[in-house]
Amino acid sequence: MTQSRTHTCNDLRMEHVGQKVTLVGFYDNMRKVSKNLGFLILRDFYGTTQFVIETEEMMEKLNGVNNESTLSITGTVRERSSKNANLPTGDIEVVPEDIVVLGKCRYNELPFEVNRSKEADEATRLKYRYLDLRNPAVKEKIVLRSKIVAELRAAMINHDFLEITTPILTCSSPEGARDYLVPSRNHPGKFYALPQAPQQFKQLLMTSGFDRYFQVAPCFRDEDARADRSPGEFYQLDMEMSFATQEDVFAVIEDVLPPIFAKYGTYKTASQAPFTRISYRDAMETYGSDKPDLRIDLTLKDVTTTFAGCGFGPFDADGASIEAVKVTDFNATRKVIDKIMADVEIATANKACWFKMDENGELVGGISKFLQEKKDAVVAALDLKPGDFVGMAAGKKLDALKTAGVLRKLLGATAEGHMKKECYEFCWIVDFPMYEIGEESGELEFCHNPFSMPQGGMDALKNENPLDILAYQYDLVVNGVELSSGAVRNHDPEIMVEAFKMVGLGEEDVKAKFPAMYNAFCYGAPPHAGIAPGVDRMVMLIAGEDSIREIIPFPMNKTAQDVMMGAPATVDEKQLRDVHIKIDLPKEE
RNA sequence: GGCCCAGUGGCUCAGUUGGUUAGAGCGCCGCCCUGUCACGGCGGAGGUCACGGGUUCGAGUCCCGUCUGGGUCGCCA
Repeated sequence: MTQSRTHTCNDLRMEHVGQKVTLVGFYDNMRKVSKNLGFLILRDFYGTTQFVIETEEMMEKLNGVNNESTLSITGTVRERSSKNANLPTGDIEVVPEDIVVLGKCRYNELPFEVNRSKEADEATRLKYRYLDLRNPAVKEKIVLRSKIVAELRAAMINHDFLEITTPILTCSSPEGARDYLVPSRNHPGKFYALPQAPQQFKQLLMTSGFDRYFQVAPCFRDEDARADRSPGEFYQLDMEMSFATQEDVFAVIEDVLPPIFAKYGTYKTASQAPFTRISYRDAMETYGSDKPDLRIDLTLKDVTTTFAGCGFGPFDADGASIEAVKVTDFNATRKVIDKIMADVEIATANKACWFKMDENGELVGGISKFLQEKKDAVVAALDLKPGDFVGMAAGKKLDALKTAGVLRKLLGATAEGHMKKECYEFCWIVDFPMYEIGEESGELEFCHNPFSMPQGGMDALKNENPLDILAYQYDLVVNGVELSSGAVRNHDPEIMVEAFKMVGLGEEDVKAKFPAMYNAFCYGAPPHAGIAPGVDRMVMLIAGEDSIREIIPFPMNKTAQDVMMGAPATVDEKQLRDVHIKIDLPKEE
């Protein structure tokens, strides 16, 4: 570079008029008005600045220079004769005296137009992510992510949490996802695993006496992607507190998250402390979901006793529960209603149905013909008024609840006036069951994390029906999205062994699965609790993006490939020998 | 692994009931244009209609299969 820059492309204003400046950046665009008049736009990280090319000599220097090349331009700042009020630098322009090409863009045709890259095919964007990121609208989200992470760090440190890094090469942790494995060179046949979460390490830190730990922790899970779930790797704001209760954890999160959501979010308001607390059971009964969207004011009602025996097949099935969602003043067209019912069926593999009360007080539409005989009971049970719409689902209790839960969300999003917009509604789902009957095994299994402390401790484990035992296990939910699970951990080896006995495992299993943690707890562990909100999810919600890839600097595609770098890739034979690996693939036909 | 959607110049898309030479906008190239800012005007280049098979006189269009990408269920405690 002949001359280092004196200003960025977002710096120059009227006060700089007359100054000689040097700017560097990317050749964004040139509007060429004649042989010796053109307006060149230079773009850097900070903004854009217009240069006016008004001599053939300067025009000559740009001959054959493609867009997106990097340039250094020295010239004099001048007031524009026609200003652009939409641009921060729109009052001025720079008259160049020298133009130096710093990095030539060899292609005059790019895989996509940088300033419109968001419209391009996603595979292409990912392959040329470095070009995609030149687009200010794309880059912006990465900048936002950085700011959010910085604020999260600052807030945690402000709450006396210490950021401590934990190993990336470790053992498989006992979460349920598939591990990424790393073969060991020094220990033939053995493998490291990348951590699914720093779960055990943070609990060991508590046992080591660190009072409050946090980390913006990379987590690795070999599971399939979703629009809101990155495959392979993601980040959590992982935290743990010693001598802490569930409420202590809640207090920290309620203090740390809402201001950041409100400050940077597309919505400018967020729940204040304390967040609504809803038991798992109530959440299912009331909202048909363990991650209810509280922006929607609709609730479920069990109307089994009223509607059973009305002659509508699904309602009369043996052991069927019937759930209803009433929507007041709902006047969607038949087409919209049908679409909602179809969407519910796609999402839940269970049919939903409906009826409404017309302005004359008659039950009409959908399944109304089955209800005429019971009309009075139906109207009373749901307190129906003219204009009310009722969406319904039936089936086994849990199926009916889940189906009605999806119905609730869709109706809330469609109906006028039943969903608060422009806000982040947080809530805690608490009192998850400790155990459940596994769907496949038919046996008692841990419902969530085996490390969670059962409510009532040893006494509950010994004396209560296992299915009635609740855990100090909680989820953080915002706008219907699960941000995190957390728990008060089971720090007592005796209670831990007892908890495992319930699912047919013994002390030896506990020792075998979590040797370090079990042993550590035997030396006197502090009660501790924690949580780990997903950073990517939070940034996505705050940024208002529907795809998690928009807020990850270098995302992988759906099948966990980095199409830019070409990962995963084959490696040299020698590398394989070093780590004692033989490839054994099925022969291709 | 199941299901759904998509694949047509560099990018975004249109393409009728199966019918002549596959179109448009943006981008690119050339010429013109002295105040543009999504500059404008004129002209031009650029296509294995994802791939393979089938039906048909004739397939971008219909059928079957494959591949690729996305969404979703499973999975992710």
